[in-house]
Amino acid sequence: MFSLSEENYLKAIFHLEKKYSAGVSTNALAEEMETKASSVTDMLKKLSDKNLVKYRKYQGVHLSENGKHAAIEVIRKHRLWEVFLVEKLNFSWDEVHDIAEQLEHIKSEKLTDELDKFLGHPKRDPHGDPIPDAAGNFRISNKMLLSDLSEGQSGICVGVKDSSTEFLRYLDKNEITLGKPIKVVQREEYDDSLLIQVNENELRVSKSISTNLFVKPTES
Amino acid sequence: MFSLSEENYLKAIFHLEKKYSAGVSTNALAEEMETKASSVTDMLKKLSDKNLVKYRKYQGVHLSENGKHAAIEVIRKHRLWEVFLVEKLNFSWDEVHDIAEQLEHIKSEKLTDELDKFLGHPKRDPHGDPIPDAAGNFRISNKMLLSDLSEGQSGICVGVKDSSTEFLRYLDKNEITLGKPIKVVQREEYDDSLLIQVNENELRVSKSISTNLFVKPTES
DNA sequence: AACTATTTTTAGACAAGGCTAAAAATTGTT
DNA sequence: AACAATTTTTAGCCTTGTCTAAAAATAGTT
Repeated sequence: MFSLSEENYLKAIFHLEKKYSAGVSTNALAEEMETKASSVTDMLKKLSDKNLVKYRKYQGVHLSENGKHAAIEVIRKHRLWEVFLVEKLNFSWDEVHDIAEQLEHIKSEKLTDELDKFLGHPKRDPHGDPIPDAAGNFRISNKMLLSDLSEGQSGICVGVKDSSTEFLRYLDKNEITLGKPIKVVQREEYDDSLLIQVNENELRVSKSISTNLFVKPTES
Repeated sequence: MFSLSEENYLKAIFHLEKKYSAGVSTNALAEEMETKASSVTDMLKKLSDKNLVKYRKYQGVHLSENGKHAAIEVIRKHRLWEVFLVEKLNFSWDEVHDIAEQLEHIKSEKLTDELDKFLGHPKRDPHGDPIPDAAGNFRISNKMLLSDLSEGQSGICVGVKDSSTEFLRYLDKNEITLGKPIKVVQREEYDDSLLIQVNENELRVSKSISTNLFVKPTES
């Protein structure tokens, strides 16, 4: 069994490996964990001793198979609890992160599996992120960023990259909801803003919005 | 906010104060917490500094009002989660304790209140223990031990004193369920065993059973 | 290739929570 | 009241996870 801190490091490395496939640097991990580089080095040695990461001094870190498994298990629990909070306890999608951050460390395989069953084996959390199954398999999806759609192209909102309260509230305010169709009406090259159509309304969104919303392009 | 360890100490003191109303001794607390007396002394100093307990060296400890409040909040969460596990996730009453022991430390007032609402404001947990309301008030009940019933007297099973897996499984095996009527047919003075009637069957139970099952005597 | 800037690691310290062994206080017994 | 037994506290040390400051390694630039 892993400590709370170990689990958080594994999770952070898992997320950062998507961006830094060549290896996660000590500094990047320190920033993600909101701690100091020296603390990270200490922890990496411990994780390495437990064969949860592949770590060579100065060379960055990768998860081992064991570490990856452990990280996915934590992510699975996090996302299932988020679904629970939104679907069953009337939380809104911008309130659930911190609580799920606590609940993800509860240790009981049966609890996780029963929760999954109770929720009807959901495939995605409230932010559109995929929930791995009990074996740790993620469903892959052909999502792309709204900013990658070309003029005239349409898609369905399927997830957010930034799940901060601020961004989620912005989406709520503008009635942009996962599952809804969205269309790029016009692209302004000067500032990379987009004129989009949602709910029969047109709305101009800046680059910082369009690069944080995932869409599944509509077949055409 | 209190640490996991602090919350566990407060909870333990709360439970022990029922038995040791003159003050909870260091040794009693050490046994309850499965730790050493010296560790208890250390923690009592910390809790005392935070005004959570009233502690004078060598004189035992009492909860302060703040400490009592904190303890009740943890107990409320523990019991609500137990209801959730049994009612919603198909756990049996002998499996829930360890998981609730983890869940009781999750910090979110809204979570507790929404969970309470979701469960329909339950008054008792699966072992018959009362669940304090959001203000910390317990419902008092006139329960007594099965062993305190006299020959011929009847009652309703309302709770267990020992909630170990072993005892709960014994009750399950003999189909003794909370809410069911129970009657003392005969009392054997020699070993304090009782012949009881439940579900139309007669069953002999030893003293260690009858002193761990709470009943509400039937008006007569 | 050498020098600088940046990143990473090491060394030493600290707080929380726990332990052992020894000292001090309390309780019990004659 | 005095000695013995028990309980409680103190003192010092350990582990986990963190920190700061300094040293070492790597990367970047001329």
